[in-house]
Amino acid sequence: MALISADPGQAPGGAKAAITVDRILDAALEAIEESGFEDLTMRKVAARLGTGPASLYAHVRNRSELSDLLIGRLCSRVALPTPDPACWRDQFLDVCAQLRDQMLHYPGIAQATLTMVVPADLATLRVAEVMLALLLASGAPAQQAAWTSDAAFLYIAGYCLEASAARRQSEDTDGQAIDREEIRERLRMLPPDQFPHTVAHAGDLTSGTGHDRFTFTLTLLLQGLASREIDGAHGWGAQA
Amino acid sequence: MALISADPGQAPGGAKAAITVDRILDAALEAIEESGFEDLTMRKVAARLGTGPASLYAHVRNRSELSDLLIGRLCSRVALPTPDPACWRDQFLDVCAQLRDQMLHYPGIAQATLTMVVPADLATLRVAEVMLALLLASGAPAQQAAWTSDAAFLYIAGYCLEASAARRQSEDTDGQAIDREEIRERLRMLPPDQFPHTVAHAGDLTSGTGHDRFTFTLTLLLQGLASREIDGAHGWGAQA
DNA sequence: CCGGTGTCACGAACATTGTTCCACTGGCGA
DNA sequence: TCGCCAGTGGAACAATGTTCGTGACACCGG
Repeated sequence: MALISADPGQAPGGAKAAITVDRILDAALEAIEESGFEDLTMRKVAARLGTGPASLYAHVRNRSELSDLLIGRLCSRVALPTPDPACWRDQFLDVCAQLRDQMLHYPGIAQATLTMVVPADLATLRVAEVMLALLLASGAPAQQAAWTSDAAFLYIAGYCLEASAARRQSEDTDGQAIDREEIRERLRMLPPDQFPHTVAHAGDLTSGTGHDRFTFTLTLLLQGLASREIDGAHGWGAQA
Repeated sequence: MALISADPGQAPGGAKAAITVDRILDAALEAIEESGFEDLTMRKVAARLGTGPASLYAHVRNRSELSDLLIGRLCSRVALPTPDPACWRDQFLDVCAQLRDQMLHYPGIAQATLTMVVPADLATLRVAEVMLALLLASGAPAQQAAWTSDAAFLYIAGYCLEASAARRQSEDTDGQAIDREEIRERLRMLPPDQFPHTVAHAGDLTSGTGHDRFTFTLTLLLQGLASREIDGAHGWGAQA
C-alpha cells in the first residue's frame, strides 16, 4: 500500500499525490498514535497529507464516518480464527485481546466504537461475526451468545477508553508512573467512616498489572454463560 | 476546592441572580434533557441562566469538571441500600438499574463517565463504595469484588452510551421506531456466506425489549463471580 | 490537434466551540 | 465614607468541523 493503492482504475497516471481513503486512514492513525484520538483533527490529517482540510471531504463524509472507517481498519488487522469447539474459549479471549491491543495502540480510539451505533464497516462486522460464532460454538443459546458478544465488545471498548484516559492524564502531569500510585493514595485518604471498603481495598481497586483485570472480566462473562447452562433456564431473575 | 463549595450561606438574600454551582448543574441537566450531552455547550448553559459563558468559569474550572459534577449529581440521586448479605444480588442489580435510568434520562451523559479517570465527586464515590460493599457481602475475595464492580460500572456506561446513540440516530431520521427494525434488516441483507451467524441470528442480536439485555449481562457477571468461588482458585486461565 | 466535460484538489471563508481578558459593579469590612 | 474584592459578563481569541467556489488536470468525441 505505497502511495498509489487506489483500488480500481481511479486516477491511474497519478502525477501528483492522489488522495485516497486508505492514505487518509493511514495519516489519521499516525496522528492518533502521536496525540491521541481526542486531539485528532481534520486539519491535522490533511496537513499530514500536505493539503487543506477540504480535500478530505471528497473521500469521507464527515469526522464521524472517518471514525467508523478507522475502527474498521483496526478490525481488519485482527487475525480471526476458524472456530474450534474444543478451544473456543481461548480463541474468544485471543480475539478480544487483539482488539484490546489494537485499540490501546491508538489512544482514545475506543471512543469511536462506543459512539458508533451499528458497525457500518465490513471488517468490523467480520470480527463481530467471529465473536458470535465462537460463543455459539460453546453451545450457548443464540440470544445469550448474541448478548454476550455485545457485552464483551462494550467492555473492551470501555476498558480501552479508561486505560487511554488514565495514560493521557498521567502524561499531562510531568511524572509518568504517578497515576496508579496517586489514585491509590487519594482513595486511601478518604474519610474511613464513609468509605470503609474503598479505603480498605484501595490497593485492589487500583491493581491490575498488565491486563489481568481485562482477562478476569471476560472470563467472568464466559463463566457466567457456562454456569447458566448448568442451571437450566430459570429466567435469570431480575425483579426490579 | 475553595471555589466550588458554594452550598452554605453564600449569597443568601439573592437580590439579582446569584449564580451557583447547583444552578449551573440544573441548567446543564435541563439542556442535556433537551438536546443531549453531545450538544451541551457552555454557552447554552449560560444562556439558560441569562448570562454569558464567562460567568460559569468562576464556579467551574472547565467543561470537563462540569461533566464530573454532573455525574456526581446523578449519583447523588441514587438511593443506596444498606448491604444485606441475604439479598445482595438484588440490591446490586437495583443500584445498577438506578444508575442506568439516571443516565438514560440524560442522553449521552454516560460519555462523561468514561472520559473521567477517577471519580472526583463524593457522591460518585459513595455509589462506587456501596457497589463494592455489596459484592464483598457476597463473600467474594476483595480483588475480584473490586474488579467486578469496576467492570459493572464500565458496562453500565457503555450500555447507556450505546442506547443513547441509537435513540439519537433514530431521531435524526424522521421515523421513530426505525432503528431496531432497520438495523435488523441491514444485518439480514449481509452476504450469508461471509456472515452466516450474523444473518441467522440478526433477530437475537437486535432483540432486548426493555432492559433484558442489561439485566442479562450484569447477572452474567454475578454468576461468573459466584461460580468462581465453587471452582476454587485456579487462576482464571489466560495463556495469551 | 482541440475544445468540452467531468472529477478531484484546495485556499478561503463561516459558524460554533472552549476559554481568557478585563472593565464594571455592588455589597461588606474598616 | 472609602476601599476592596469576589462575582459578573461583554468582547475577543484560537481552534474546530464543514462548505463554497475556483482552479487544474485527465479524458474523449471531433
